[in-house]
Formats: sequence, C-alpha cells, structure tokens
Amino acid sequence: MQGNFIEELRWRGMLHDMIPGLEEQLAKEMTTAYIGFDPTAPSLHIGNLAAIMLLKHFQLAGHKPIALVGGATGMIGDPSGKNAEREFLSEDILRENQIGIQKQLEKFLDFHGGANSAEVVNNYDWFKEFSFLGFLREAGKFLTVNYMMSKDSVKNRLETGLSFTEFSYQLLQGYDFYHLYKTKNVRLQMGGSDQWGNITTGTEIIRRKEGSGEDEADRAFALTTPLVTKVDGTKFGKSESGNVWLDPAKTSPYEFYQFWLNTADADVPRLLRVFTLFTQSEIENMEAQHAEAPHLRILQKALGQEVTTRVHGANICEEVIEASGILFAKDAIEQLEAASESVFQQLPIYQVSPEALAECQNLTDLISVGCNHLICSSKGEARKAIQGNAISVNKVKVNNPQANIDFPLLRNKYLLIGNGKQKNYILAIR
RNA sequence: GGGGAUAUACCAGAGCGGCCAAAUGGGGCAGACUGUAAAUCUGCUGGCGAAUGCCUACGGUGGUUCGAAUCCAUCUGUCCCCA
Repeated sequence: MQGNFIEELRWRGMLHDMIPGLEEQLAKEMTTAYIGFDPTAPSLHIGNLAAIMLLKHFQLAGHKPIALVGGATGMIGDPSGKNAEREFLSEDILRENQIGIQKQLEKFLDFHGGANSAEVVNNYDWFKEFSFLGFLREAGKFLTVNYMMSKDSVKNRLETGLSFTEFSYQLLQGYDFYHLYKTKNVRLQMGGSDQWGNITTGTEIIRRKEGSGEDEADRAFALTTPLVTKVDGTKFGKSESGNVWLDPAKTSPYEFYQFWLNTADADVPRLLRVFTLFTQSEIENMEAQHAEAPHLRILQKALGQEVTTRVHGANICEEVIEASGILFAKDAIEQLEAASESVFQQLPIYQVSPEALAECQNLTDLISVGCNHLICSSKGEARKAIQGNAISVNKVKVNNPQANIDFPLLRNKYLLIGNGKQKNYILAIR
C-alpha cells in the first residue's frame, strides 16, 4: 500500500469515527470502499466535496473507490437531517442527474488506473428488479424494527411523523452495502458523520446475513468524516445565492473562486486540509507565512486556486484569478480596458437587453429592473443601496438614486457596477 | 369519533378594536474600521414613490364595526388529550 489512509485522514481532521479493525484490514490488502451520493440535483455541490476527497485519499492510498449514485434511494429520500417528508423525483430526472454527477467525479478520481480504478454504480440497477416480497425476505428479515427505530434519523422524526417509505430508507442503504459486499467485495462504506446510523445498518445486515465477526474476512467497516462547519456556526457550502455548485453553468468559475477566497481566516486551515491535497508541511509553511502577512491572504488564495483548478481546470482557473485581481485592483478601469478577451469573458457579465435599458430612467432602475434584479431585487432596495453608499459605477461611488445612465462605457459597451465591497457586476449594455 | 390548543413577515416570537407595515431576538444586506477576513459599532430589512403618500399583507372565506392582526361564524392545516 502506498500510504496510510487513516493516518492521512487523522492529521487532516477528516476522521470522525470508524469501526475498529479497519486499519488492519486496509494494511492487509487493497480494499474497496464506497460512498453514496444523492442524485437529487444534476450537479454536485461543495457540500459533497468532503466525501469526494475522502474517496480521493482512499484511492491515493492504493485502494479502490466506488461512488454509488443513489438512483433508488434518491427516489425515496433520506430522513437524516430533514424535518419534512421529501418530494419524489421522476426516474428520468434522476438518470440525467446521475450522468452529470459522474462527469464531475471524473475530475477527481482516476477511472482508468488499473486495479484500483474508481467506479460509479447506481443502486437503481439492482433495486428496480426487486419485488416487494423479495425485498422483505432478503433485507427486511435481518433487522428488527427495534433496531431501526433506535437510529437518530428515525427518532428525531417520530414527533413530527415520517412515512413508512422514509423509514425504510436505511434498509435500502443497508442493503446497498450488502449487495456491493457480495458482488464487488466492498468492505467499507464511508460518509459524513450524519451517515453513521445508515452505514452501520449496512454492516449489521452483512453481519447477520454472513455470520458474525470471529472470522475477520466477513467483516464490513464504517468510517465517517466530520461535517465541515464554519467558525460562526453557519452552514458551510452556501453562498448568499445558495449552493455553490461544481457545474460552471450553475456557479460560474469566477463565483466559485470568490467563494473560497472569501473564507474567514479561522476557517481556512481546516478547509485547506480537507479540500486540497497539500501536504502537512506545505500547509504549515503557508500558515506561517500567513501569520506574518495576513493581509496577503496566502491561505485563501492557495485554497481557491487549488480547488478551482481541480474543478474547472488550470486554464480557466488562471483566467479567473486574473479576472478577480482586475476587478479588485485600484486601477481596475485601466486594467479592464487592457484585459485580454478570454480573461474578460470570465468576469460576471450580464447582458442588458435594449428594451430593458430603454425602460430605465435612472441608475436605480438600471440596477434593479434593468438587469432583471441581478444586483438589487427591488427598486426600493436599489435606492437604499445607492443612498447607503454601496453602489459604485466604474469604481466611482454614486449616491444619487436619480443619476442618469450616461456613464462612460468600458470597451465601448460595458459598465462596471459594484455593490458593496465584494460584489462586482459587468453590465453589457449594448 | 369526542375534547382542547394553535395559526403573525426569512426564522423564532410579542401584539391593548384605532397611535400596526406590526415590539424584540436571530438571520440577511449595506456603511465605518480592515485584508474582498473575523470581531465591533451604525443603518436598512413588504412593494411602488422624491414624499407628508398610495397599494398589498397577520392561514382561507364570510360577518360585526365609522374602523379589525385584534371580536364573531365557518373552513383548512398543525399539535395535544380521550376513545
């Protein structure tokens, strides 16, 4: 084996809990592990990133990672962490989503690397043929309701109620593990710490069906990683516009990079460990540098660059970094005029239609209705933002809501509008 | 099936028949300070408007009243107790 997977996770702070004996198993032979992904959206988001990195490290350590796309379980909905019954998704949508997710995983994992190549499986493939009776005999027989009720994910819902369908979710997920154990010799399931209950249901099913653990060869293992949280207690992975997606059509590379760049100092060390492959000494080095000159934000930049490169590619990433640099530079206007076209295209450009523009009486209209509420969601908000000194046009603060829209255009067609310190928009107005 | 409670803005949660676009807290946004950070302080936080203004809103529908988030009836949802 090439590296110690568990050790790696430990120093990165990515190890929350595991079933004892796992280290011995991993040391003994190449082991196969899987993590489930929920196909309720056509793209993964950075909330999934920690799980992906888990698989990545696993593969780097010489083991074989499998990503399970929960086509079947996605049709049901995991009650963990939810307080309301979930909406069903159609089979078609789930299929499409799976394809998108698979493509994104290919950016992280090696699918053509010999014995320990990554694989993607879809549990719909083995569940679709399953009859209800078959399932009851194959899976349901092996767990008691008492056991299932004792899971936190279920207990937390007893007050508000949960359907039989959602109650059965853990059986499905547990059976996945068993199925993979039998067909692909998968010995380990990993996931976020909220998945512990679901995962151990799987190991329990395997144990009951295959006999218990004196014979080590029969054992199945669970490993969880702590949920990534922010220092201020808010959820990690959301920007103000919602989830941060890996799909550039849903979250532009520029926004993606900005998300990482804006990480708070207190959060950065942890995020670097979880989301990048920098070594311990590399990270500690950077931290030392950061401590000396925090305003340079070395850590944030390293984090942003690393993750953006992995997700969107080195070229795009460079352009995005350059574009970001331009927008926040003192001489942004000159630099914008001089920037190359490909870099310019990475900027957050919004096309204002001539009709919409014609409707605009003043700046207030432009930044609300004129750009389809991109910048401000209502005229009132726009007016308040302008009066509050938040809005700048071509880097010059404007605080007259009635200002005419006769600003000089950049490159003959663009206006640079800033809202606050962090948000910049380029409006193409012709 | 019987009885009781409750329904307020993004969330939590006040609210006397007129002084209620609705206390307070959280969240969100912005300003100042900085480093596109954190903490702190300040302002904003239904829509339109330059505005003293207008419109829409306190689960739905009707009603009482000069006037209703506030009273009455009814419906719906949720929760609790009994069978």
